[in-house]
Amino acid sequence: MMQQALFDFLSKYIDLTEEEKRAVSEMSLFKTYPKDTVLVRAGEITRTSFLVLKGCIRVYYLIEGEEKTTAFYTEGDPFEPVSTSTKKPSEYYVACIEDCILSIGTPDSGEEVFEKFPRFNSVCRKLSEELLIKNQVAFDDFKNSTPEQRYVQLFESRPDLIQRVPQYQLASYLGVKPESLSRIKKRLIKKA
Amino acid sequence: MMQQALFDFLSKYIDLTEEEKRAVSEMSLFKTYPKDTVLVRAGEITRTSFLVLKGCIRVYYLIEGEEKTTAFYTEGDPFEPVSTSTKKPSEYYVACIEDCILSIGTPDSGEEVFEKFPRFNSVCRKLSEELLIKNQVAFDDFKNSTPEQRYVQLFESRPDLIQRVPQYQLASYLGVKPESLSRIKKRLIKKA
DNA sequence: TACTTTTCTTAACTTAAGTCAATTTAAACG
DNA sequence: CGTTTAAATTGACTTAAGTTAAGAAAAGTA
Repeated sequence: MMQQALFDFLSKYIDLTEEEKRAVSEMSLFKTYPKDTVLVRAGEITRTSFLVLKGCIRVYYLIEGEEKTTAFYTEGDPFEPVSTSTKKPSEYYVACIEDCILSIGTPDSGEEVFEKFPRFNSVCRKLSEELLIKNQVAFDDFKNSTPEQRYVQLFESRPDLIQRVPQYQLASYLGVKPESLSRIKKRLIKKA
Repeated sequence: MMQQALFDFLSKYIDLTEEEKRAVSEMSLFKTYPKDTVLVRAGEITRTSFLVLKGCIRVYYLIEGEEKTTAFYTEGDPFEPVSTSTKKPSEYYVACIEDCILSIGTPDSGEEVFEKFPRFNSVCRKLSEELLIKNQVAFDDFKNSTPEQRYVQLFESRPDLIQRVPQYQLASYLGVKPESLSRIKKRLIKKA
């Protein structure tokens, strides 16, 4: 069933032949991690990419002793750490904030597939383009709105996150301190 | 010489054969635009991508009568409006803030190239991946810093922008109002 | 050059976020 | 189930950004 989740993901970008499915199956690797597992440490060079099948992972920086969370990835989200692409030490940490099931990819297995199945180049091209657009739009939205607006938008677009993520992590994700997020929530309750 | 600039750009991702160069030459299109030309209007569906050879273009939203600038592209920067990818009406405007020379691409010419030269798939894959990483890092940096820090960082990383871009456009790019940017500059001068 | 328009700066005031510290609430664990 | 630890809230105060309006500086134009 984990295989199926991986195929479902890929089917958004390509219709796999049976042969291709077999190849993907052979080299696909699934792992489960308990909550609070650190997948990537700052300073390390990573060689893996992730597809979240179950659970939630987050990206955070450690700046002057403070955690600054910048991203969350949940079911269906692919995530390649910057370090995996650049082959340079990671600037950030990546950790499971819940028990997770992840599909793991390595650059090696990637190259292998590209050679055997050149079609996969266009899959990754489309995927990258799509992720780039999402990120650009998210960045623009962030700049164009206040912390309060960001919270409301998050509430509308990813309500699950607000439930499953500790607020002090949400706070930096929204660009404020935990105390401020607390006040923002209070303000909103009073308005409603 | 504009051809050369385009080849220089492509050479970062692939070594072109003579045949490929000829094909690129044939379908490449260069245009010059005077300052203040609006390239994309909100609401329009775009069918073009740009490579800035000379000048500077900016992306801005019109929100409650106010311009919110979110991006600048200068010499050597490729830029594909979200609308060109999604085929949906653009949320933002794109305009030349200086006289510009641009290399113009259309999705049609893109598809054509991909068919004739499948190698170009991997070029675009690498390009998208690189742009995605840049954007992610920029977004993270933005969240992790104050407006003042952002200004200092911009001063260090793209000092030309501060010269060539009107400050009221820089302000929203940095996530503040023009008056605040003015104060930030004054604070920094006093510190130094 | 003189005039117009746009951009930038300054000031006074308001609002909201940052900071520090204390307290309450909730979660984790033996 | 009580105890310990972590997370969230609240209050008092500081700092910086938003707002509004006026004036100075710069850029563009006749």
